[in-house]
Amino acid sequence: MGVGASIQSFKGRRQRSLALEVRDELERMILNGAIPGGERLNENTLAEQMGVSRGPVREAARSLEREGLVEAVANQGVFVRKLSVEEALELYDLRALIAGYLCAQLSNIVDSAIIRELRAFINDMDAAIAARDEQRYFETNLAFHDRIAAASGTTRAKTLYAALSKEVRLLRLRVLTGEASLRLSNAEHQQIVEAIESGDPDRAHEEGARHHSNGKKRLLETLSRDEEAPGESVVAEGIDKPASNCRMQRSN
Amino acid sequence: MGVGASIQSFKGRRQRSLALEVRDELERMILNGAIPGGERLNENTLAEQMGVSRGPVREAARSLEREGLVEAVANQGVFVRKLSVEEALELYDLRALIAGYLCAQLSNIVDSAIIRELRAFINDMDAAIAARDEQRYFETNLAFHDRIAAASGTTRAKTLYAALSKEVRLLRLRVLTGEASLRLSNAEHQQIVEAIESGDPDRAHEEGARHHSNGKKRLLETLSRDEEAPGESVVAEGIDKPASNCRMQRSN
DNA sequence: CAACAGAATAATGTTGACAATCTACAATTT
DNA sequence: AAATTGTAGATTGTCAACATTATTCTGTTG
Repeated sequence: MGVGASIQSFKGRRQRSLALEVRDELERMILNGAIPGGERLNENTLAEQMGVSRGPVREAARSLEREGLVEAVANQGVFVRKLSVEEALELYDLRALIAGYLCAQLSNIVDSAIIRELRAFINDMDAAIAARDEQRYFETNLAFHDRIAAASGTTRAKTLYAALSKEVRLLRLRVLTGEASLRLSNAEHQQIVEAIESGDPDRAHEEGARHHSNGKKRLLETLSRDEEAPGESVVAEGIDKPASNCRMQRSN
Repeated sequence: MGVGASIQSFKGRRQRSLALEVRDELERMILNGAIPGGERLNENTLAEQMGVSRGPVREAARSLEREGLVEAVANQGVFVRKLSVEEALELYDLRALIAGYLCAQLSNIVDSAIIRELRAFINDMDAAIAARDEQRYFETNLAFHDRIAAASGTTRAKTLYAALSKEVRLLRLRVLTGEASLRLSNAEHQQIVEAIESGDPDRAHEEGARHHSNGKKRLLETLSRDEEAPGESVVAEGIDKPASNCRMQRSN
C-alpha cells in the first residue's frame, strides 16, 4: 500500500482536511521511524508521495512543530526532532506528573466498569508475557494507559499525556523488554488499578507517578547497558520503509 | 569556525517568516482580548489587515490550534477557544504540577545570581503593591515565573509552563486583584525563593505547587463572587481594539 | 404565516506558479 | 593546493486563482 493511495483515496467527500490526513500520516512515519531523527521533511517529495500539494504539507508541519515532533528552521526546512538523553529523562518526569494526575482524577469518579476494563488489559498483558509477544505487550500497555487518560474526565491532561507519550517515542528505544521487566511493569499496573479502585486520589497519584518513574529507571538501565554494548542497541517496533526511498538529507 | 557558526545561526534567526509574524500577532490579539472567545478567525480579513496572503495566516492558525488557543472546525473555520470553568481549573492543576517541577529542578542547580534576580522581582512587586499598580504587579509576576522556568535547566517543562500560562489567560479574568491578595501572593513568592535557595527539591516542589494551587483557590473565590454580582465581573488587562473593526462573527 | 427549496453569497480548502533563499559544485585567484 | 567567488540547481516562502463547502437570502408553496 502506497502512501499516496491512502490519502488520495479519501479525496472525494471528506470532512477531514488534507492537512489533517497528511499530519496523521507524517506522525505515523515519524513514530515508526520511517523518517529517522534529524532528517529533513522535503515538502515537494512528501507532497508528491501523498498526492497533494505543498500547502497541506506545510500546515501539517506547523502542527507537528507545536507538538514537538519536528523542528522548523527558517528557509531551511523542518527536521524530525532528535531527543537527547536529558530531554528524554525530562519527558519521563513530566509524564509521571501527568499520569499521577490522571490516576488521581479517575479515582474520584471511578466505577466498576472501568475497573473491569483495566483488569482485562492487565490480563491481556499477562497473556502477552506468557506468549513472549513483546509487541502485543507494548500495544496493550499503550491502550491501558490511554484508557485511564480517556476515563479520567480531564481534557487537557489527557491530550498532554498523549503528546508526551508520542514525544518519548522519538528516542526509538524499546525500554520494556525481557520477561522480568514486563512482569514488574504489569505488577505496577495492578497496583495502579487497586489504588484507583480505592478512591483515594493521593494513593492513585502516587502509584501512577511511581510506575512512570520506574519507567525512567528502566530507561536509564537500558541506556547504560547500551553504553557497554553499543552495537546491539534495542530498537523500537518495526520500521515500515527504509526511508531512503526519498532522499531527504541535504548534506552527507 | 566559531565565528562562522555564530553568523550562520544569526542569519537563520534574523529572518522570521510571515507565518511566524502572523502567529505572534494573532496570539497577542487573542490574549489581549482583541478577538473575543468564540469568535471566528476570518482568513481573508486577517490576511488583508496584516498585508499578507492567506497561506501564512492558515499556517499560523494551525500553530495556534496545537497550542490550544484556537479550535478548528472542518470547512467552518478556526475559532478562539472559550475556556469552561472546569477546563480552567484543570489548567491550574496542571500548571501547579509543572511549576513544582520547575522549582525542584532549579533548586538542584541554583546559584546566588538567580536568587538575587528573583528577589529583585519580589521587591518590584512589593513596590507595585505600594503604588497600587496592579498592571505592573501582573507583568512582574509573569516575569518572575518565567525567570524560574528559564533558569530551571529544563526544555519541555519550560515551554509547557509558558503554554499553560497563555492558555489560562483565555479565561480573561484578573484573579490577582486587591491589595490583600497581592500581598499574600508575593509572600508565597518569598517562600518559593527560600525553598529554591535551600537546595531541597521536595521543598521547592511543594512551595511552587502550593503557590499555584492557591491561585486556583483565588480563581474559585473570584468566580463565586462573580456569581453573586455578574454585572461587575473583573475583566483582565486592557483591550487593544474594540474587535468590531473586523466583523468575524458569522451569524448575529 | 411558517416551512421549504433553490440561488446567491461568502468562506474555507486546495492548487500551481512565482519569488527569495539556500546548498552544492565548478571556476578562478592567490 | 587552499581559499574564494560565481553560478546553477534545489528548496522554502509567498501569492493569487480556482474548487468545494457552508451560510444567507429570497421567492415560492402549503
